[in-house]
Amino acid sequence: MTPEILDLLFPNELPTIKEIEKKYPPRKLPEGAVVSRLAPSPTGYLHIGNFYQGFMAERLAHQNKGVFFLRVEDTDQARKVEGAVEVVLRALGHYGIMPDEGAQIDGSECGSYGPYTQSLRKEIYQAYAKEWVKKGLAYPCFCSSEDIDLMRKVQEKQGLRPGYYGRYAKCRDLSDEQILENLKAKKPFIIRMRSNGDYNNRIVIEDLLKGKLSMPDNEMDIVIIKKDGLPTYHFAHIVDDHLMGTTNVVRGEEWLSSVPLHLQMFKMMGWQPPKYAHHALLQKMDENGKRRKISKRLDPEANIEYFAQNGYPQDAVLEYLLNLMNASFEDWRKANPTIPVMDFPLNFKKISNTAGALFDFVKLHSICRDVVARMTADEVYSETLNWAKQFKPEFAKKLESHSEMVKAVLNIERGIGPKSRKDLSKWADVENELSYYFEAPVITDASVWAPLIESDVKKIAVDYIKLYNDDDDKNMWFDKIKQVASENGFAANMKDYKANPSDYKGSVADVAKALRVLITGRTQSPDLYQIMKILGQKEVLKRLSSVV
RNA sequence: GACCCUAUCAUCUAAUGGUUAGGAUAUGGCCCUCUCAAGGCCAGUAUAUGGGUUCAAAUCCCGUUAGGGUCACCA
Repeated sequence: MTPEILDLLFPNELPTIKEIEKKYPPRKLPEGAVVSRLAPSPTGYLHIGNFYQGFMAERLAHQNKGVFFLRVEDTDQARKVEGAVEVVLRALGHYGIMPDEGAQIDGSECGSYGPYTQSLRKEIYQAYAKEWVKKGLAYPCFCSSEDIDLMRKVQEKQGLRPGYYGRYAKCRDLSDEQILENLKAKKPFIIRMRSNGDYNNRIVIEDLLKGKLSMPDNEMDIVIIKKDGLPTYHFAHIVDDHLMGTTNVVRGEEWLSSVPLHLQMFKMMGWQPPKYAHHALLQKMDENGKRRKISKRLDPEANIEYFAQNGYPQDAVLEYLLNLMNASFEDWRKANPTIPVMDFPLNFKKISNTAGALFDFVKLHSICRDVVARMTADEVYSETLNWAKQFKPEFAKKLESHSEMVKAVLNIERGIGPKSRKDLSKWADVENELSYYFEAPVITDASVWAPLIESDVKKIAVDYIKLYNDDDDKNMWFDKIKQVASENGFAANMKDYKANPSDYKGSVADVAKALRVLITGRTQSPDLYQIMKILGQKEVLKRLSSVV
């Protein structure tokens, strides 16, 4: 390749390889330290699968004295969205996942292996690409996409592997004269790697999660530099992860079949490849009972923001994902109910290597309830307020103006240990839970107190109003309900009622139900005694009188 | 079509050649002197399929089937 061609291919001033390598010295980290990363495309959206992957990578790095960094893979200019980096960082920050290096919310960067945004590294990729062209490891390709489509069709018709390789790589062996001619004619070009792989050779891969695999070697002359001068994922991956000192690449299984290509490229560069860990993809059951990838278009929960918007406790989301990574998480949590979730020692040797878990809201909600049950009323209050301020401002105002009452409500049957109430999964549930405290219920359907009839309810209310006293303790409170029950022909005792149901109109449970409906508008509620205490004598009597 | 990954209760999974195949979620039942939630107790439900190897297979090997992934100037 003549210098003239190289200059036409890469007209811009580029740093030398030596200069570049000098700027990226090997990291000084303790023995065994892991450097890993999250490398999202800035599309304005963080997919839950990406988040899952990033979380796994972060755990791997931070549990191994290492570094976790964020790299913005914005080489697809068409998909790039303004403000997308902030979206990613906020999503991570919401869960306390903090990259040690990389782009920051304010647009700056931290870390000394940057820039961490690929579009700002154009010269670096080009310098390496130029070096490859110089050495004959890459070449310019002038084929149009139409040429390539046509070629693929021909290949498919003949039952051949489609792709740009071997004798189908038309531009692979252009002479210098032909290249020069094309360049002088201003024909658009891209740079392709000259693969030295043979499809008939098997190469063995040692994946951290999948174990030992064997695949055919890569023979495709894949594109390394696109028409716009930016690199493709593959090329950027090897250049960046080499320079940035990545020791472990954690990524989804969809990359598994590119590993032979990546290893080949590392070899052509003369670089040590990182260790790879390919995890199974999160899946979802569709309407037809079939598994599929969680889809951005079809599933709102594909966006990690969904969980913040809907008020899922951060820890619950993390716990759910950790549970998918290590099934032993549940045992650990059981044994350590009060330890922060980030203290869970994720075991990489035990990361489940299955077909890919179905994202299960039922299970997530169960974890949510446990997480919320472990919190104090104050914590639930402030988390709920926090959420409401962002997503339900009206509700937030109510929470603030009734903070003492709300905390008291949240404290009903909340205790340390496993006996805590578990009816809240997420902050969004709190509003419904609190509804009857803010306003007296309006009972429109008299059938709610069946088997009682309205006259019974009136009588019960009248009798009970005479007895109710805010200062009663719980036993006294219940004794009074029993008293009203007896006086009105209801069994004061469940056992009596069960023994001779025909002797009574009903039981003390029915009496309590009448009171419960009058006070809360519902047939089910937390401990009625505590609810009445919180509402206070005046409000209780007012609500009871509404039926009289 | 080629290549690759995966296959245990409904779901997430444990059991790395010897277990009555374990747990969690979900479901059903019972108990808990007011409902619900929680909790306790109990129950049912699984090694895709066909061949091997072995004294012994969920586990190792091969085939079949099924699901997933990849085969872009997207990542």
